[in-house]
Amino acid sequence: MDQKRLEVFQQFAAEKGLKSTRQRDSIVATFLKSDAHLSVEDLHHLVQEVNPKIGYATVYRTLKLLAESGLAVERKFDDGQARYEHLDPEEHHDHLICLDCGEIVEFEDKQIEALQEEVADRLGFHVVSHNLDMYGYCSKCRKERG
Amino acid sequence: MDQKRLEVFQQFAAEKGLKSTRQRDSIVATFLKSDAHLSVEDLHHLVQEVNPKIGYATVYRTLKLLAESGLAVERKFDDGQARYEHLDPEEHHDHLICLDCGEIVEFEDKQIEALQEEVADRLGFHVVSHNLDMYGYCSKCRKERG
DNA sequence: TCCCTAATTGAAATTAATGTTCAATTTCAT
DNA sequence: ATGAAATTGAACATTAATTTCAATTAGGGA
Ligand SMILES: [Mn+2]
Ligand SMILES: [Mn+2]
Ligand SMILES: [Zn+2]
Ligand SMILES: [Zn+2]
Repeated sequence: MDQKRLEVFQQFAAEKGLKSTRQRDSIVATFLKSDAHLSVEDLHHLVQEVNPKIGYATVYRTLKLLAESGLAVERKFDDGQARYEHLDPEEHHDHLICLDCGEIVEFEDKQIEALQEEVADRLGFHVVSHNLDMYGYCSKCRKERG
Repeated sequence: MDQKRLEVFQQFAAEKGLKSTRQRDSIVATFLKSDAHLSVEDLHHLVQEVNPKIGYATVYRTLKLLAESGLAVERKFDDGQARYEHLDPEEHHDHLICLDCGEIVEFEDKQIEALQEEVADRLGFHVVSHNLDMYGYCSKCRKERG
């Protein structure tokens, strides 16, 4: 539920001495309603449907705050643009990206994760984070084209 | 051996109607001698030790050619900067990156690769490429610090 | 060898995304 | 209501990638 996440943000904002503004509240609400991988520009567009006056910089800053609060995480796929999605500290997932339609499919594979740890151990690394991004063609695009 | 790779580049250059210049030859030779993950800037610095007149743009363009020829591949880790390394079409490897000293360790795990394919199949994807980047602390840095 | 054309070079300009500044405005505790 | 502190957004700055373009160079043919 969004409500829970909204409270997390409000708690975070209170601790940080942030004030409540229509702009930021609107940006946060829009982000929390989405379940996509949004670029700053994407979110800016969504938010402007509600309030066309909201500036890009405010969206940018709010996404940083959302990331800082633990509610959002920044992802970078091969197009180089930063994208933000909801972060669930309990869960982890990686991504499959369609090179044709851009669809992003999430997956989690405990066995892969375990093997990653093994490899890292063997090489003396203590792993903090990882990205496993796979690029290819989704079933829909494969049917429609070649 | 470099010689083989140099011939591959010369073959590629001939087919493309590229002329031979000291600058490009020097850049190619320097890249082929290296076994690192070089940013454009890194290679520019290396090359300038030989010929300080060589411009950034030429290094940039030559790396694109090396990639096009199949001798180099561009990598992007979390710092966002493009890095180039030798590409061996027979081999594939992924990376462990030390967050402290920046060391990059390569690994290959057939089992992980197989599981990746399984996951993608299950989700209807035909995978073309992937990146598995792990970030953490190498053994040396863990001993030296915490 | 000389010529000519196409390729090359490198400084400077452009792009595209991220990040920062600052004057004007808004919030909110008092 | 007051005023200090936070916020906003347009404009500016930065960064790495990429392109432009005038001057130079390479190399095939006369
Ligand atoms: Mn995701
Ligand atoms: Mn590598
Ligand atoms: Zn698709
Ligand atoms: Zn290290």
